[in-house]
Amino acid sequence: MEEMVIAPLCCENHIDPQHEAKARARLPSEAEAADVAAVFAHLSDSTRVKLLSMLAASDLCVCEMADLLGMSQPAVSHHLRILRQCDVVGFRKTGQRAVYYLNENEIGDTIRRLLQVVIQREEPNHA
Amino acid sequence: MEEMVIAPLCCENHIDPQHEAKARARLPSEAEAADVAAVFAHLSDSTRVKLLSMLAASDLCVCEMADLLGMSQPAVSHHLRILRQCDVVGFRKTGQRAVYYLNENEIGDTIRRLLQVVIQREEPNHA
DNA sequence: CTAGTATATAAGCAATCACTTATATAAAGG
DNA sequence: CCTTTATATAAGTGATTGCTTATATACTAG
Repeated sequence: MEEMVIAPLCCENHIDPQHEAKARARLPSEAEAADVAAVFAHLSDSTRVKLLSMLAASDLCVCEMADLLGMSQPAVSHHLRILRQCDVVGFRKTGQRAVYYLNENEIGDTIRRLLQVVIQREEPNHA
Repeated sequence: MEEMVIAPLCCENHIDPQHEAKARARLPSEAEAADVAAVFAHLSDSTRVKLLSMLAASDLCVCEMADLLGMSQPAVSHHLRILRQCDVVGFRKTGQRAVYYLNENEIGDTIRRLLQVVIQREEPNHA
């Protein structure tokens, strides 16, 4: 008897059509939003924030990172594998070691810029 | 009994002590890293990227967002509650509606800057 | 009042995640 | 060869997450 109305009724009478037009113009597609979200996801974990902050300053081998973070080696390798698969970091083998670095590509540069936005500069009064 | 040695041996003979010093200087504390990670977590989901991108352009009521995103109202409310609890967004009641906005505070400004970084990096690929 | 609309909350579920322990691979040295 | 070291991978686990359906609350109109 009654028909199913999908569209919410409130949107038939907008508060301000101009506002909705502006919002729609800024609405990313699912693919674009997913790409953006993936970049932020790399920095959405405190361990990866530490890893990428350090790698932004210097290349490091796995055991150095595990030592500096006080974490197990497999845990660090776990995160590095994720970042490797997304082309955020790369590594070179020197002897038994794997020296990781933040890639010099678009996503690496984006990570650097994002960290600059949120990382607070530390005061120089620390000796 | 022999004692357990936690520190990896490889770190007793660093590749380059200067590199490790630079990395240690950039290593955030757990609290700092967790705070930074929390900010990025807000943008680590495609739905929230869309929501915050639109809210950065215009205030919107819940049903407008649900309509523009093609999502259920509870799903949108779910994300808005998370963002509200972290002081990223706020809302005002006008009649039956709840009009949400991106807060004019430090975290809101940070979100705006972060979105600018990734939006301008996304453009050239889809030319 | 009652009915309808807009939003919030609750409970539950499937998927993902970060980390663990255990093991595998690979390089270097005896 | 065998052992040690550095790293990678596998399997399992507890916690979290994004969304669903169902329900509760609050406002408005008649």
